[in-house]
Amino acid sequence: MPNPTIDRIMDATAELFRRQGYTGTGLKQIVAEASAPFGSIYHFFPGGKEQLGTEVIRRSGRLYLELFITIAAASPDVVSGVAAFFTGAAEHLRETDYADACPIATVALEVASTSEPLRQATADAFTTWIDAATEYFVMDGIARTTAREVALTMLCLLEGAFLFCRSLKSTEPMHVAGAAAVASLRAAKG
Amino acid sequence: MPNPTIDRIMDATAELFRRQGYTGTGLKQIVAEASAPFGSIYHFFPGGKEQLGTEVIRRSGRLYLELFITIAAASPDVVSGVAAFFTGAAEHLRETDYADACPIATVALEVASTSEPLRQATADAFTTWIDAATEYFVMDGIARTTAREVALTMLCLLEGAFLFCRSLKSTEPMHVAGAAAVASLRAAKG
DNA sequence: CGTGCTCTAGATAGATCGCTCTAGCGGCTA
DNA sequence: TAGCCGCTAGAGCGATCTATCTAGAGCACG
Repeated sequence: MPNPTIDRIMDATAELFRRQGYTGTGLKQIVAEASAPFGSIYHFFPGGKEQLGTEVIRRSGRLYLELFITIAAASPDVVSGVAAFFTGAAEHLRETDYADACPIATVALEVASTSEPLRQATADAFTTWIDAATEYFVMDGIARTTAREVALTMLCLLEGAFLFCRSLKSTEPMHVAGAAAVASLRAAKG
Repeated sequence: MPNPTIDRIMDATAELFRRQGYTGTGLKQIVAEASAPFGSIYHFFPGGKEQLGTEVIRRSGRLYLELFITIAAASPDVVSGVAAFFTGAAEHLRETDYADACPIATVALEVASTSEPLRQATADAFTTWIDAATEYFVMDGIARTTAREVALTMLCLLEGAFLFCRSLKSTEPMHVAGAAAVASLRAAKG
């Protein structure tokens, strides 16, 4: 049975990281949000904020990958799977008043030049996404080199759209990016 | 004649924001980097860090737009202009060890849900980029609606590529994104 | 020279930061 | 029951944060 406190801490941290980033989130705020005692953070994460950060990033990366797999599995074909992922992202943005976008992009930009362990955690998470998407397209019959390019293109479009949607408080960039991702995929399928 | 101190402060702030974000940058660090007295910040920006932040964001947005215009003007046609912008971004990333990417993306993600004045400043900057790119494509004979979609697609690709390049410490995403942007533009030109 | 204004210069306040520390609760086994 | 241990609980430390405050240098103008 998983420890409930450690899960509440990681859930709260992931949500706060996604909304306000790494440096903008204090440990006091995390324990308040998680209704957990302050000491528990250093009991479960003796490495402090940096260890908590890396583990939360890796977990968020896994969970978001699972979301992608779930949507892909529920879609009849690859094109509609990609389209569904973008429209789902747009809906989720609007429902949360443009707060819930990529779970690790904000942290990734913050820490890329300031903390090597945290940067590595974000790079590992992104790599699993790129590899999974590449495999998804390869299984559809696309050559591996092309599949990787389509995967990178799709993910760049997704992350860029997240940025513009949050800043502009509009879902237009996500819808345009989704259409571009579908177009890129269709072109790759010849 | 422009005040040299205020310029040094804004230059240092812009550079630190781009590398470590808004909350990760302290006012003490800014004045140290700018070789300016601490009091000068509150003399020139009585609104404190938030006012300094909004003005730096708006200025960075202007400067980056000028960079785009410069590259576009130096290119023989629209397609090569777009391609040159992406390859230039990739080179600059590699030269700065993946530190210098988008000057406002990091801040934009951090503040989107925490400070309305700062979010508005990032939104205004992004909007000028989208409008300028749209106009650039319209002048090449693309219908306005399509031109806006291509502009948004290109900028989403650029921002997403910045994120992945910085996290992965690789220029591959930028090169792939550049190729995708060119493909999107070519498709729009029929 | 004296006055006033802009800007420099930095000490300092008050709050918050990450982190360490001790104390104690509750459930386990001996 | 006694002893141990995982975990809760939060006070408090030194450092750092933003912001305010006073003091003075430098210059323009009468």
